[in-house]
Amino acid sequence: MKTIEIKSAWQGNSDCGSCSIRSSVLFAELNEEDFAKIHSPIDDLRFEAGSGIYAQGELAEHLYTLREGYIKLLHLNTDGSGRIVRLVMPGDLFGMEALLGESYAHSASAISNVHLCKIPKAIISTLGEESPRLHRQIVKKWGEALSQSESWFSEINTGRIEIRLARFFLRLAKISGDMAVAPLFKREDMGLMMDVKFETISRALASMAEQGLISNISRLSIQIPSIEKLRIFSQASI
Amino acid sequence: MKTIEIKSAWQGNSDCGSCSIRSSVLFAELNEEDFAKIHSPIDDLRFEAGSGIYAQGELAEHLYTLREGYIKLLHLNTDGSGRIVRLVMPGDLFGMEALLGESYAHSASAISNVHLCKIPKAIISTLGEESPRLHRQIVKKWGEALSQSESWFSEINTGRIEIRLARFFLRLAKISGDMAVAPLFKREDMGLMMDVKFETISRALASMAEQGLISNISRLSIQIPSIEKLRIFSQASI
DNA sequence: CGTTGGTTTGAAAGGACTCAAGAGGGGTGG
DNA sequence: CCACCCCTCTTGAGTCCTTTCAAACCAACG
Repeated sequence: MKTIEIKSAWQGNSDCGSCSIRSSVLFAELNEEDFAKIHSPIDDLRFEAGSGIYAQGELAEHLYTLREGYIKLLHLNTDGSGRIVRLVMPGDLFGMEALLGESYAHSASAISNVHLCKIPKAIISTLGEESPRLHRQIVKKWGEALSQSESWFSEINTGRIEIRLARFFLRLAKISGDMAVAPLFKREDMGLMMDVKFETISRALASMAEQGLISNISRLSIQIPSIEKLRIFSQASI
Repeated sequence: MKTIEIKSAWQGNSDCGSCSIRSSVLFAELNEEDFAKIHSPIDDLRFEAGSGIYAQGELAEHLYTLREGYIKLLHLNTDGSGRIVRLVMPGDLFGMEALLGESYAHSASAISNVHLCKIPKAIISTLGEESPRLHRQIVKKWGEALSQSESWFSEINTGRIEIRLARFFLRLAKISGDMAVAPLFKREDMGLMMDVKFETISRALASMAEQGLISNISRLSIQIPSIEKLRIFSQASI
């Protein structure tokens, strides 16, 4: 687990102010005056696939913005079973429990190489009360997290597994030229996202490939020959 | 659907200020000064079981605090399938999409007779930016909603249906004397909560009764002879 | 007393799980 | 650079759980 730290408060024109994805993240609406209020350092970190970012139950001292890669949020039940409750994508905020002074409700780990910003909770909780702009942004991000969680729940966890996989792909697909490509994760993780065993994921992928819905199954991605075809399949009510 | 409206801004000692469940809801930390800033009326409403409060896609103009009863939040997918993404319980806030100036992400309907407060979004969005106390409270409520949604997701939707039902009962049980009682809803609704068909719910209830885990199954509730026994059952990893 | 909406129960079919074996890929050490 | 190992993924066969389609049941209500 190698980490490259770049400590960075708002200084003239650097970091957050010039962040390439700032428009989509927490500080989108902040102006220079707001940045001036940030004193604690915001770390810019990289993690390798498989690394844990934080663990369920830990006191939440930081919240995070994901810049690149994917992160899974795994909620463990008392009986040892667990579910991946959210798949964090670039631009998303996670670990917001920090704002409530609570401990993390799930553990976060990288499922690809990731690049993220680690923000001390103090920055947000004080700044949030002084800056209406940040306040709005926090509430908005929180709302997005909830709505992502709910639609994830509803779409990725309803119906036959092939249908769920289809919806999953449509949601994550990136168009590149003529074909679309969707990422794949460890079958075990995908099983935890959709509440099936990993063998079932494997079989469903094979079956979907046979039907021509997806192609070029590899460890980390699939191709979608026809988005339209996959969409129709995902909506087949029977 | 009968509704009794009581318009009420903060006036001396009435309404919100003296609300019996205020400590657990949105205005918990507000003081008199904050209440003075509330001008739009907050309606106090009752709905019969089965009534719709708002529909998915509608522009969100109000948020709601539930005082009594249960409300289901149903998220519809494009293909017509749906899931109950959250079960709102007394003290919970719902319809917070209003704060984001968005439309509702799911529809809300009463699954028992309910008593709730309907709060115009303007109150919160303006007041929220002026009052750090309310800001904190909003963020907190939002966090609770997310965490409820996630643990719901993880606990009520993982494993065999009987296990899920057990966790569901443990979560909703109310101790009354020697026995605990847990509410039941329409089998159809319970199926939508747990992603099974209503017949499966019915069968699972019967089977759990045979095993002595629950008793006195009626349309609207069950009794739990031994919480401890049910807890052990719910954690049986095999 | 028949209708109606909701619930229970049955039997057969289908999907997912379990256990198990085999294949593929990447990394390590010789 | 190759052989080997380990981890992950795939595939198979039988079992178990859930669904489907039906029919019966029940309580509330007109």
